[in-house]
Amino acid sequence: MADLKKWVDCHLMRLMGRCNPLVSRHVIGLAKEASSLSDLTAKLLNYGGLVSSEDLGNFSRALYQKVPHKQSGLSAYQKEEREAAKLVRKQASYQLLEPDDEVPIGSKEESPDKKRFRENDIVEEARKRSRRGYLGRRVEKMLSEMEDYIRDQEEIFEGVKLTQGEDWDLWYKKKLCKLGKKHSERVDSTDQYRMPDAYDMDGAINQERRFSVASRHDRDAEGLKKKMNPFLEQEAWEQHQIAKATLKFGSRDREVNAKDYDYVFEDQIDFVKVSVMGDTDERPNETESKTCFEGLQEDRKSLPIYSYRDKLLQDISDNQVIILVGQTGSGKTTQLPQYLHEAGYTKKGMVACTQPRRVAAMSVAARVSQEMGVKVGHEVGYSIRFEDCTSEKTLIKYMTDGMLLREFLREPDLASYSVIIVDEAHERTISTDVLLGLVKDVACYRKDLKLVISSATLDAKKFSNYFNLAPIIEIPGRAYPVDILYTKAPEVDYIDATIVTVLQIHVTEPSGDVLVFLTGQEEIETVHEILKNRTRGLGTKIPELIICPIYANLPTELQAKIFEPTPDGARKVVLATNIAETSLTIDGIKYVVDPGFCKIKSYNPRTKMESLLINPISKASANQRAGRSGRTGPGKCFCLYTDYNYDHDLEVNTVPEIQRTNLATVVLTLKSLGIHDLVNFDFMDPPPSEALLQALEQLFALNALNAKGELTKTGRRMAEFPLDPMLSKMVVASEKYNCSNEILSIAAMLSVGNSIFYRPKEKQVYADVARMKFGNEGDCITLLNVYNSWKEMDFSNQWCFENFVQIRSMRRARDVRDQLEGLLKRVDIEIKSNNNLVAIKKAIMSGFFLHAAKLQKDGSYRTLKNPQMVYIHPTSGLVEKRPRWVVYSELVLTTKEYIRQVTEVKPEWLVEIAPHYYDGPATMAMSHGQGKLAL
DNA sequence: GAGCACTGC
Repeated sequence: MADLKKWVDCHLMRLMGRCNPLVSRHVIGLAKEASSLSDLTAKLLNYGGLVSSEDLGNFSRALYQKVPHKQSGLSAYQKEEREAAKLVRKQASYQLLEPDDEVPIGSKEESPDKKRFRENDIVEEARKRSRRGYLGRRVEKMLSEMEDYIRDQEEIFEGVKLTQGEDWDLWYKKKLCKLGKKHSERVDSTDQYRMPDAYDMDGAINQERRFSVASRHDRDAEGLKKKMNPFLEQEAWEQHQIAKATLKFGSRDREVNAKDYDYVFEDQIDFVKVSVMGDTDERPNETESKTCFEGLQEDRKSLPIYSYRDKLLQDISDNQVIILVGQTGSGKTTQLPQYLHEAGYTKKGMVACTQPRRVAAMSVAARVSQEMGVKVGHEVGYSIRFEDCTSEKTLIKYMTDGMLLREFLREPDLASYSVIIVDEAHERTISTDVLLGLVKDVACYRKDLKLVISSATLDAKKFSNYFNLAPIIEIPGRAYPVDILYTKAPEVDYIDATIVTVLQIHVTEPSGDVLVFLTGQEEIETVHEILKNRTRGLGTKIPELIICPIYANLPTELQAKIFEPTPDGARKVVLATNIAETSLTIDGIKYVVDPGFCKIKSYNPRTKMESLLINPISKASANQRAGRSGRTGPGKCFCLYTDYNYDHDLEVNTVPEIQRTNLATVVLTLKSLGIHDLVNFDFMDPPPSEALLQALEQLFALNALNAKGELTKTGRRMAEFPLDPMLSKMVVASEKYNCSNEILSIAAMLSVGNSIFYRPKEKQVYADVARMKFGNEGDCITLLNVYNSWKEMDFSNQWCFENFVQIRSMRRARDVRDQLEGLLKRVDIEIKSNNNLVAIKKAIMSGFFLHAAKLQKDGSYRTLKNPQMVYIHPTSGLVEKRPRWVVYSELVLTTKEYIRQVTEVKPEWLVEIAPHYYDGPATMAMSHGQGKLAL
């Protein structure tokens, strides 16, 4: 089956250009259901409709041969469908024979083509009618149901005080009922009098309106006669489009329409509502602010967690570890530390609460200090990289999980803490995972240390098992219900489906902003462009659609746009990457469109290659995304995959990061904490042993570990730096070449990533010219030149702007550099400056000698260790120069195997710097397996 | 001549 799926994937990909992997499963399903080859071809044609029928025919023939078939013919469903079609056809044939038809159906003058065309028309019309009838009956049914409900509610809860939410719900249903009845009455009664447009509700004549209506009619008639008024033509077209949009049902019509027009509304996607998520009775109620402090105290009491206060404190005092499942809005992050403080835990040590993100740590600390009426940094503080906002007075400390990990290095028993709260543990970042292993270990011999692990519902059990069956406490949240809608069939092209869905929501759903999850910048730009084009010129008939992109690399000024309130009558569409899944919350989102994909980084320890690929999301992610629509009111989530996909194809959780990254940093940290037995370290999800082994090998080659696997002096120094081991090795080695000043800048620039240069589409040439100014001695040297020039210009913003350099990345690099400079003193390395390029390159190579590559005859490169073909990345300054020998900082798999941040080197240096790794003529790369490694 | 999801120390 897996082979078949791959085969289908491959062929579909070729046929359709871009293909959603979920589609192949559906296609196989179609093939299995098909009763004959022609049936299969028809099915595929109906489903895909995007490629030439000849290609599709060949494909279906091949597929038909591959798939084992039931010979029994039609499935029950198919039979049913066929019967239904027959019935419709029969009805249509006599219902639609209007007396004034010019040519009766089947008359001799009609050509067969025309006849088929008319028949299709009739079926179409019949469908419309039957649908109308169905809708009418459904309205009646729903109205009577709702009336029953209201009557029940009123009888049962007579005299009982309802919550605000229930009250609102009842009021809403009543209103709906009233409107619905009024509407159906109006439709039913034929003798009802409709007030002409020119009259106001009270019967008075409104001259202005009367005039405008009259003049418009006049103008219309004239315009249509002469066919020369472009405005009217447009209006007519719009009306036509809107009429089409409201009368089409199902993606079955897609093919037919796509041929006629390539405009908005050419097709619609069918969604089925399968579940409602997170309906709880409690709704946030806005408290009138009295004095600020009193108001805050009242707010605290209104949080769902408040009623669990005593139980929580009791459980924590009875158990060393508890697992806390707090839904969004339960108040766990802000309240629990305060409860613990009130219960006296802070007398024995601080209460630490870790967060995966800096902003969260900062903002929560600010909120809690406000609630406690103290200044941030006094009793309540936070500690994040580059910013330690704590003092001796601090009792409650919010911090990033990475920061607590760093503190472990200084204080392995966490003596200054009495409680550790690991918040958002379900996100499973590397830091969280390592931290969990460490605190579990510490808790064994520090019986007075309390642990609270906060997780999501889905994996609470797993956390509980990991912590020796710790009790799970669940606290309800305050989320609004979210309707989850799935498509009936997987979409071939999710980009296209996304656009159609957004427009569908815009036209048919009540007001409320839309959040769309896409995988990356490129996709966001594409969708933005298409949406813009499709809504242009629809001005008068459709409310304005404000499109806001958001992704991490977007300049901050443009990011701010998504937080601006939406003007009345308009609708905002936020096109976001994963950033909107956890990192930021946007108010007013009522609809979420979830194509079900995201980019995930993975690492192959064997090839040492990183790749960033588009993968289906996990169930946990899907729920998280859906939940984003229920923050300020009931929401809807449109999933562009089927409920079958959700149940069967999505993993429960995303593979934890620790199982898909280079572990060198983790291993170095653990080693420096004195943990030698890494294979038996109690990871919640142990990383693959191959990756562990490769990390050990790398550290050994860098001389951070000796042959017994113990930390060397170099290794201990390296562990001080919050950098990748190769970079920290480079920094430590700079001492030998007297160029620590330059190497620090390079390390800082490399560690901020590839977002230094800004290259907008329309000014690419300028950006490239600006970049050439920084030399082509190698990318590391270029980065050094950029940093130094910026520094010479007094860290000027204007300079960055003129040189197409991203100010945000530069500031970050400066912060990193400052921090590294401070750490350099700790390991007794002096800051020395040396402009000699050879010395700098040798220092660079001391870190990156593992990443050496040699030019081949065909222009590609071959890595020295586990040889493989690689190519210099086109954005590198050395891509045309093609030096014979290079070292690189990154190896990534995108469209090709690319090496990035390349530096030219001399082969003799390899032997000089890493004699244990390369011996004799450097062309001879030694095979791996240096000595014996103790694990 | 390609293309960088998101964090964190």
